[in-house]
Order: sequence, then structure tokens, then C-alpha cells
Amino acid sequence: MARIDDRYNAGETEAKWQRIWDERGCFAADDPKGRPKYYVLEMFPYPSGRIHMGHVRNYTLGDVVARYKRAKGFAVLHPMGWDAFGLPAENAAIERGIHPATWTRDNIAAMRGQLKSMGLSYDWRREFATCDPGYYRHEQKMFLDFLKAGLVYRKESWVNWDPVENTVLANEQVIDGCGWRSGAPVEKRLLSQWFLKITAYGEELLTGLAGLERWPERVRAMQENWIGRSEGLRLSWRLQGRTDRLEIFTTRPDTLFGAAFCAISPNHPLAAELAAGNGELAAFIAECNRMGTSEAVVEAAEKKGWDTGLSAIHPLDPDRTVPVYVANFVLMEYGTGAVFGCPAHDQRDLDFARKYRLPVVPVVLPPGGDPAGFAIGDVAYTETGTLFNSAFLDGMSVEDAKKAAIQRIEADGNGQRTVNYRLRDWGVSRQRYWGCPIPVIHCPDCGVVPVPDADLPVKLPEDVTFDRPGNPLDHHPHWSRTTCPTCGAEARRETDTFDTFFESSWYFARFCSPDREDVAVDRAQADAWLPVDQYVGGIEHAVLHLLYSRFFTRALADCGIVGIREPFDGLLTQGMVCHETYKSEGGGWLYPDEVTTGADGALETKTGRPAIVGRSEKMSKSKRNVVDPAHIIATYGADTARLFMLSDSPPERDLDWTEAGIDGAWRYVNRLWRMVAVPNLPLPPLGTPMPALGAEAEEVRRLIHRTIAAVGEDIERFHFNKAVARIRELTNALGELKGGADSAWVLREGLETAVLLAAPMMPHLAEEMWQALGHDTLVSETAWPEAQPALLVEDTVTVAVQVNGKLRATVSLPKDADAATAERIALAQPQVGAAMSGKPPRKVIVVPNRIVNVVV
RNA sequence: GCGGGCGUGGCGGAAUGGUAGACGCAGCGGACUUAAAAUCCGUUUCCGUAUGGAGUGGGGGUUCGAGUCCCCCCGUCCGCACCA
Repeated sequence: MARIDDRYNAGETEAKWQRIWDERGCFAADDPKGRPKYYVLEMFPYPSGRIHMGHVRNYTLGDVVARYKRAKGFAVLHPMGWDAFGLPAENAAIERGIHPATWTRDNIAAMRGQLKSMGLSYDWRREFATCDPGYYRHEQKMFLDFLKAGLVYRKESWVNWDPVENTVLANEQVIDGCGWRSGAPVEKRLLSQWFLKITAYGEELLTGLAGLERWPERVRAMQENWIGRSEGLRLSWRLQGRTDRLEIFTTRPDTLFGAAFCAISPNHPLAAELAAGNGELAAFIAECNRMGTSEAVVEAAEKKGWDTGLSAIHPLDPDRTVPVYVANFVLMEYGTGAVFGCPAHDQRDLDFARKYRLPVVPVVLPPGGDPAGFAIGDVAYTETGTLFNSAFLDGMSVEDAKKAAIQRIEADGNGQRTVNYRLRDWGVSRQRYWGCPIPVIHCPDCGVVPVPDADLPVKLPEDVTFDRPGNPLDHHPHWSRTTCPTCGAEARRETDTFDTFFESSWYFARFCSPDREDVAVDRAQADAWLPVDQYVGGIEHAVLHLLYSRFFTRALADCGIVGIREPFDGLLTQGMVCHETYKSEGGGWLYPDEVTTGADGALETKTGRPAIVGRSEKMSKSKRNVVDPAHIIATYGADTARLFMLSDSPPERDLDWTEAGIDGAWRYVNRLWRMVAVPNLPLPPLGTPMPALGAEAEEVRRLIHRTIAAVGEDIERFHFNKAVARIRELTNALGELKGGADSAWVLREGLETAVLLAAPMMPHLAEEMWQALGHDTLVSETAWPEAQPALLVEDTVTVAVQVNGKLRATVSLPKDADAATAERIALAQPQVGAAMSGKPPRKVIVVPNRIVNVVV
């Protein structure tokens, strides 16, 4: 029968320490007061109802950092809250008749309980939900501040309309022409929308990326790509027989003499004007819009154009004209919605020219090319070269020709050098109920009037119904009816709400002073804590949330609300949690716990029939390859789950959840516990002075201190898997300790060290072991151990001996032995002599304490 | 097409240009047990009985020495994409 104390009772133990931490307020973040501060933040969750493994991974990573930094003496701010506005709450209301507020509150309560069971070191006093009026009132104020600062405007614009969700989507929420959530093909609609001028910060958001040294390269690359800066020329072409001009943007002004046509977007005002008197063109435009967003893949196939009959006069040669087309490949949203086409040096233009039999005149000659013989076939020449067929540009390089062409166009007053961005302003209006009301009033006489500060917050009404499609705020009998704050006339409230990315764009700042009712951010607190030193979250937010937050922070800074311009100093993007997928013979997905894996392969437990094992993919409800964290924590405890999240894969890589992996973690938790419950040597009492150490004890003691140094470094660099490996190495060595009082003393030192090093990862177990070792303090309040430098230095080192680069022997040498000694001992090795087969050494390379390489 | 990441045992993964495979998982052998579980010990890159040889996606290069640096190629994953 097992001894009563050699099996670790995770459930009871974890609850006990969670209660004690809570009572002692161990994780309350108070004013740093001179101590170095450290703000670690994990992306707060949407309260969907239950935590999933992605949360467990995310929050474990953050918690390790928080606990480690706390032990290192930092004043740590580690808060948690709820990103509580969003569509699922409304869907629940529609599908199950539960009010979004109720649904959200219940979910938060359930998830808070689950997070608490993980033993995360949050300062729960700072918790908030973004659907609280106490939170969103401040973002209404921010919006009005931005309005005053000229960072907000309203315009009619083409929007992406999701016909299933009855709402507008941001460009980023449209994936392959379909709504990111509904998957329905997106339609184009013209609506009046509020926009935030994120483009005003385009340049700064781009250049700022260079300073984000502790961000993953790929996230910076994705943002750079998204901002899409390109330098070029904006120039206008006169149109024959018209007084207006056609404004185009190009990055290749050097190829102007190769121009064969101009093309405008189907949504260009000129196209609309021409279509008014031309049914055929109108039909063509309608066709383009239908294709538009929905068939991004299919439409890559064909370039189509419609000849307007207009001629544009070449800006560098008034004797030349080119035809003007309406073309389906020209985007109104980019540049000026019009381009000139140079078929010889742009593949798309070439395809178009071939189709409509337009001339293809090469103007850039490849290096070493023959000007007389160079012709373009089916492939445009897009590389660099020397200009020809180009009047005053002839003989120049592409780079020089660009400059010269721009100079000439500018001198002629036909255009100017310009920088264009792919980034577009952020449309924030959503025709949805469960979001933050946009605080403006529409007055028939005064137009759009901001809600006065004194009337904030504009609260969401609770009494709404979800029995019709569309926005419940529109259907509310009287909520939108109000009076104009300026003239007192009857007026109407804006019924749109903010994009929910609004809330997550500043929550990190709110955590600094969550209780301040009068202001969004207590400036002194914000100055003390911001920026976030380490942000941890999923790669899926690489562009949207992170770019909006960077923009918002700058806008808030320019409104004097915060004193920083970059919100997140360091960013760790964790990989996904994956699991094998299973299908029954019938083809339906199976949950992992419906499958038994044995000698005969995978079987469906219920029927005994073979189950088809698919590849490991991101855990998702639709594929049923999910493991419920609550179940895991109830079975093995939070520490085991946390350990598994950390031990196998580096954080930024995908992690495969396996039964064997969680079992392995569970075994180690028990093994650690047994090491103090039933130690392999009788431990001396706490505080026993160090006896004289024998060789074995001394060697293990060195390992203890090497481990301290290594684990600290590993955690600093987020190499948690390596930190776990080193702690295991240490405990392996401790478990093998034999001998007398000296070994027992070292065993105690080793166990105490292992406890402290493992505490950020397995905090409950660490407390329990610490107590079992006789301490009446908390690990959570104990400083990180310090490695004694003297013990990090070895007096003998193992040096590899190579002959011609191949390992032939290893020799033990005194540390820092001189080269001559090393060489002498190395050459004396029999294996070395054999490998040299009698030849004299031509050269001997000695790298002290590392290697001796004999070249023969 | 553009940009980025990755490629190391059966598997997850370690290796400041200096002993490739730490640590774990799985496997195999053994101990304990009536038996099983748990635990413990040993073993485990490949070829070879062995001295030994080969080996980090492929090819070349730099170097006394390359998984690591440089060039070319292949595969794979992710992001963006009629962006003018």
C-alpha cells in the first residue's frame, strides 16, 4: 500500500495555496516606489464561457514571467480582465433568448473560476470587463477627444457588408471575400461611417517597428506589409476634349515613355460619370462590382477593360495620346484609383495590352541587351536596366530615370513625388447592439453633435429585443430619441457601436488605474507602469489588435492622456495548441476521449471499430480535437497542466497535446513531491551549517549553482523548455546522491533550490514542498536564489581532442591549462597517436578549456 | 508573385563556429509484485560482431574545425496579394 504522503494530492493542495495567496494579497501590485517595475500582460480573453488550452498556454507563459520577475525583486503588474463586447453574446441572445449582458456576466464568472484554479498570480483587484459603463464611458470620451484633435471623421464609403451578421466588416475581417466569422460572401454597400485616422500615423507606425527589438521578426514584417509604404509619383494627364485631368499614381515614372494606356477603377468618379450616359459601361461596372471581393481567387484569371473612347495626353510628350480604359483590376481604394499601363515592364499591364492589342514598347534594356533586338514576349521585364526609347531618359539607370522623370513632371507642374500607403483609415462603426455606443447625436439642424462630457456615458439600454435581423438599437422604441445638446431640437442618437477592437486598443493602460471614475487613465500611475514590458498572446493578432493598439497609444499621447507612444516593449507570440484528429468509419469527427489507442491502433471506444487518425491540427470545436482544461486540471492539477505547457516545445512553436505528454508531466510532479516526502537521504534540519563536503557532494553542489544560473537565463530568454530540462537534470542528480551528512546537506540545498527554480512553473507544488522542507515562509514571497560565482568555475575541464577535425579522445585538464600542456597531453593519447598514423603534426590548434585540434 | 519562419534520432526538441542528439516521450531489457499499476535500474541516431565508419533536407564554399557563417537548390508552413 502506498504511503499516505508519497502521493501528491493536487486538488486539495492547489486550493489551499490559492486561498493563502489570496488572503495574503501576494500578487497585489502597488506603487513601484523606487523598485524597478515590470508590467507583464497576457491578451485578455473574450468571455466565451470556458477556457481552452490556448488560454492555458498563454496564461501559463505570462505567469512564469510574472512570478520570476517578482522573485527577482521587481514590482510586478500582472492584471486580467475581459474583452466583453462582441457578437457571440448577441448570437446567444438570438439563439437562446439570453440577454447578452447576462450571458456575458455568467461566462465571466465561470471563466474567472477556471482561471483561478490555474493558480495565476494576477492582481485580481484590477479586474474589469469592457462592457461595464465604467470602462466604456472613457472610450466614448476618447472618441470625442480624437474628434477634437481631428483624428476622427465621418464619410460615405463603400463598406464590406456581411449579409449573415447584418453588419459592416473591417477590411481585415474579410478573408478571401468572405466574412471572417460567418464565412458568407461579403457584399459592397455605401454607408455613412465613422473613421479613425490611423493613416495620419502610417509613417510613424512603420518607422516605429524598427525600435521594437523584442518583437518577433515576422510580426514586424506583417505590419510593415500591412502598412505597405511605397514611394512614387502622383501625376495628372490631360484628357483630350475635357477640362478635367486624370490623376494617377505610379512607382515606375521611369517607364512613362512605354505607356500604352491609362486605366481607371470601375468605382472611379469618371467611370460613374461616363456610365450615366452609357448602359453598356454601367453594366460592365456592375459586373466588376459583383466580381469584386467575393471571388478573389477566381478573378485572378482575367483582366477585363472597357474602352471609354477618351484619350489621355502624355505628360512628357504632348504629341502622344493613349486610350483610357475602365479596368476591373484597378482598385479605387489604392492610390488615386487610376493607373497608367506600361506593358513591357509590368506583367498585369502586358496581359491587358495583349488582350486589347495595345502596343508594347520596351523602355528598359536589360544589362548587356541589344536595343535593336530586344522585344517583349509573354513575360514583362521587371528587372533593372538602362533606359532607351525614352527621349531625355535614354541611357540612365532605372533609379536615375525615376528621379529625372519626377523632376521633370514636378517642374512642369503636372504632379509631384509622393508616398502612398496600403494602410487605410480604420472604419469603426458597427451596426450592432453589444458594443460601445458611439457618443454622437444627429440633429436635423446642427448636423452631427458630440454628446457633452457631462452626459457620458451613453449607456446601452438593457431592454432590447432580438427577434428581428439588424441592430436592436434601431428597433428600440425610444432609446435613440433625444434632444440636440446645441439647439434643443428633437434629435436622434447614433445607433452604431464601436468595432470591438476599440476596447482592446487601450485596456492595457486602464489596468494602471482601473478604479478611476473621472479619468480613463491616472497619469501618474500610467507613467509609473507603462509601457507593458512583456506582452504575451497569439500570432493571430499580429496585425489588427497590435497595430490598432500602437495607433491608439499615439493618439492618446497626442491628446495628453498617456506619456508613451509604443504600448508593448516586448512581445511573445505563442504557438497554437494542437491535437491529433480522429474520424469514425462513418466520417464524423470524434473527440479524443471517444478513441482508445492500443496495440491494434486507434479504435472508437463505443463501437470497437477502427478510428481514422488524422494529422495534428489546431484544437478546434469543429474538428472535435479538443481537450478540456477543466477536466485536465481536475484530474492532474494545474501544476501538471502548466508544466506540460512549458516543457516540451519552445513557446513560439506549436505544441502537440498528447496523453503521454501530460502523463509525463504528472509523473514528474509526483516525483518531485516524493523527493521531499520520502527523501533518499535523511535531510538535516533547516539552517544546518554546511559541513565539509566530499567530492561527490561538492560536484552536485556545483551543479546546483550552475542550474541556478542557467535557469535564470533560460527564463529571461523564454526558453522555458530548457529551464524545465535543467531542473530535471538537477533533480536527477539529487536523486542519485548517496553518502553521509555532507551529501544530505547538499540534498537539502538542492531540493530547496529546485523548489525555488520550479516555483514560477509549478507554484502550488513549490509551496507545498517548501513547507514540507520546514519553511514557514511562502515561496511566492521568497527571492530568486543566487548562484555563487565560485561554484560556477570548474577547476578541471574536459577538453575534446580532434585529429583533422575528427574527435579522437577527450582529456581532463586543469582549467586554463596553457596551450603547451594541453598539446602535450593531447598528443600523448593513444587514440590520437593511432589516428595520426605516424605522421608529424603540421599544426596544433588549442582553444583553452575547449578543444585541441591536431592537423597532420 | 512578394515577405517571413521552419527543416537535427521512431517522436517533441538541445547544442556563445569547438565532444551533435541535453531533457523528455515512446521502445527494448531487467528489478520489485501472486499479478497488474506505480516505482526503480539499464539501454536506445544509423551501419557494423568489433577496431571503426556515416550522420543535422540536397549541392557547393569559407575555416584547423560548420547543425551554426556565405552562395545555389528542394521541401514545408504562415502572412499578404490585380497595391500600380
